[in-house]
Amino acid sequence: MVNIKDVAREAGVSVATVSRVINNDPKVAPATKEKVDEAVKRLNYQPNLIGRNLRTACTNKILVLLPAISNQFYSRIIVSMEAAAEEQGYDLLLCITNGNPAKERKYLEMLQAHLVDAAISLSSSLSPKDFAELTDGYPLVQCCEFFADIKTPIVSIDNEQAGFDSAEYLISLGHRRIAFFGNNDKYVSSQLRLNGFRKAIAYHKIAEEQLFVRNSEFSFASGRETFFKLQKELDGAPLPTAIFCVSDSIAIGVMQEAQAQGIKIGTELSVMGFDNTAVSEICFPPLTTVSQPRADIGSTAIKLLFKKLKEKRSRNTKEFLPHTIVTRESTGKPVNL
Amino acid sequence: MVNIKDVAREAGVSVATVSRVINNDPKVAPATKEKVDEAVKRLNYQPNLIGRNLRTACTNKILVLLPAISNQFYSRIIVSMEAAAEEQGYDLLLCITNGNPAKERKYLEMLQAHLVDAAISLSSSLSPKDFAELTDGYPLVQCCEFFADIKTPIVSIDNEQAGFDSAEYLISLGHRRIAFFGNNDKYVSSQLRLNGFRKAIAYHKIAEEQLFVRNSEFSFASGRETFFKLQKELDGAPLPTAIFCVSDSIAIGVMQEAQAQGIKIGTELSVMGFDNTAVSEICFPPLTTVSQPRADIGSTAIKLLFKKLKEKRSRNTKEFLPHTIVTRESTGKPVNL
DNA sequence: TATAATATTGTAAACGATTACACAAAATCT
DNA sequence: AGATTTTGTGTAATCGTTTACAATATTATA
Repeated sequence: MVNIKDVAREAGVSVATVSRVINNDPKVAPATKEKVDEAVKRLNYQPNLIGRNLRTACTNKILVLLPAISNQFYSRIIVSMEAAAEEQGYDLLLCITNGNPAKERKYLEMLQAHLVDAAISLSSSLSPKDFAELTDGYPLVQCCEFFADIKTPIVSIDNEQAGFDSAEYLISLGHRRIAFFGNNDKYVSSQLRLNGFRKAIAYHKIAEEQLFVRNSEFSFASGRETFFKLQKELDGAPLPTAIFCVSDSIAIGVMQEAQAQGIKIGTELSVMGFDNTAVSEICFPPLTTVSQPRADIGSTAIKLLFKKLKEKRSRNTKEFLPHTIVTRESTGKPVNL
Repeated sequence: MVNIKDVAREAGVSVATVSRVINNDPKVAPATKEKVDEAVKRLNYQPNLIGRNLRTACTNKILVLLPAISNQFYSRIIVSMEAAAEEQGYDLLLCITNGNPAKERKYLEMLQAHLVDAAISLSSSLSPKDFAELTDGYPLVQCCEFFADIKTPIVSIDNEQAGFDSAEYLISLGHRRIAFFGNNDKYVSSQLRLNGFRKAIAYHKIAEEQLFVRNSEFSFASGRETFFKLQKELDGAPLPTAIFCVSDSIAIGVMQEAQAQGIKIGTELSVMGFDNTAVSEICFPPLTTVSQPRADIGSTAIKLLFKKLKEKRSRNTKEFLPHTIVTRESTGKPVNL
């Protein structure tokens, strides 16, 4: 592979001069610059970034840790991060952790290993303690899912409020027997939404036994299954009249299974999702869901990251952006009221 | 930041010894190893990979170029690549090109800059010439979308055959007036499928005027729009009885728009997609689609990449894996036959 | 006990860039 | 013309590792 020395030899100058030309140092004579440029072209030279990074200790790359690539919710966020990073001359490297702590640890070590300048975590599968240890001192922002008591900037929505609002909405429609399908083990957001949900339930003096909290993975299949199992468990007792799901995929699975049994969605059973992903519009019936400002979340994450990168000692801002409930046909008044 | 010298000082040994311990060199006395291990722990030392990479000229990282993260089709492929790479101790770095040639170029330069050892391209937005120049001499495999006449290994399906088979299937149902919604400018696969499609049409002696080829982006919205525009253009003339779409998203958009107009899918209009993505199962009606062996595609891509990595001069294998048509309710016999 | 073989460890040269510093040549000023 | 500044270029140190090779300590052998 051709390196800076080869170019120097070819151009008949020193490596320092070649380096200056490459980096557009103004104080190099036009004639010299030309000689070097020609040599670069002749040899088809590309600077070795490893060498450069070692010296400059700066890579212009941001690591983005993603739990899964199949989760539609993240794609818009990534796009907006990409654009915001681009403006500052930074590139994004996405790494998929698949909820595998060992893998996540390995990728996070890229920070310590100086392979990237900074990182964004969209969701961690590590323990808060491990995560804190691994990232301590490095520019990192937590985005969407986060550990609250770790000293990093955070961008997300107010999940507790979103849970509260969702319950309020269903209650306002007349529902008094409601299910909550979440995933509290893996996602803090789910736990927070449940907290808010419970607050609204309590506020409206609905008995706790009227709330059915169940666990579900984020997939159509798991949504179907969770609904099916709930039916089994109830064993003839009346189903809830509304089901709130912490992701659109779960909600769609629920609708699928219910419809397969001839249950009418939006009347006999109201179903509500979360994230306002593309499918929520095109499924049947269109899904009522909670929308997060994904573009804003992405650009804000990058903004906070650069702030941290510039001034290491800066305050760890926490931004909670506004959510909205998008009402569609999958929810309505309960029929048997 | 603590480096190998600090550890050496702390442990009272030379940097060479520290390096040996880190890399599990067997010929280091147990007592020394212990001293070093302790120093490493005490100082919380992590080797700087930039330094290491510079020396070893090897990163154990594979670059994966992705046109977009929102495309569901790719996620399973990535997962299987990830697993196959992991087995060999390699990590994947995903880079999103967004169909932006400048961005793609920048990411490909990571190869030349030795920031990664190898790369996989899932779809390029560069010209074949630029792509060839940029990647010449580097271990790279093209996966799914590819330039046929560039010297790299290739993994994909036989798109022409898939197009042929799809047309055959629709014709066998009785359709004689058919639309093809593709994206021939951006995707070679679309062009190939169209070629196969045309062959089948010709083979069955169906007049060319009975085939309606239209361009569409890969999104629900664009599918809707393309269908709507086709209707406009036909201006009262009978619609095709079947529409083949090169992606599930287009197909679902088409169904949406048609259903909004009261057209019955599967009877009055047959719609067929491609890729067998998760939505194709859960949309209404479930979509007939062409399934690609995504897990196989991913692992094969990695397999060929490692072969290339090991023996630079190896033959550029081309593997075309088998596709299958998954028939569901969105297609049926035309009603007015 | 002297010597050879082996096991450990250290020294120093890479890897490929950047950059402080030194220095020579050219330009500017008395 | 001589002194001073400016301009352009080169020398060599440096970033953090790995790894030939040299050097030393240990053990085995005669």
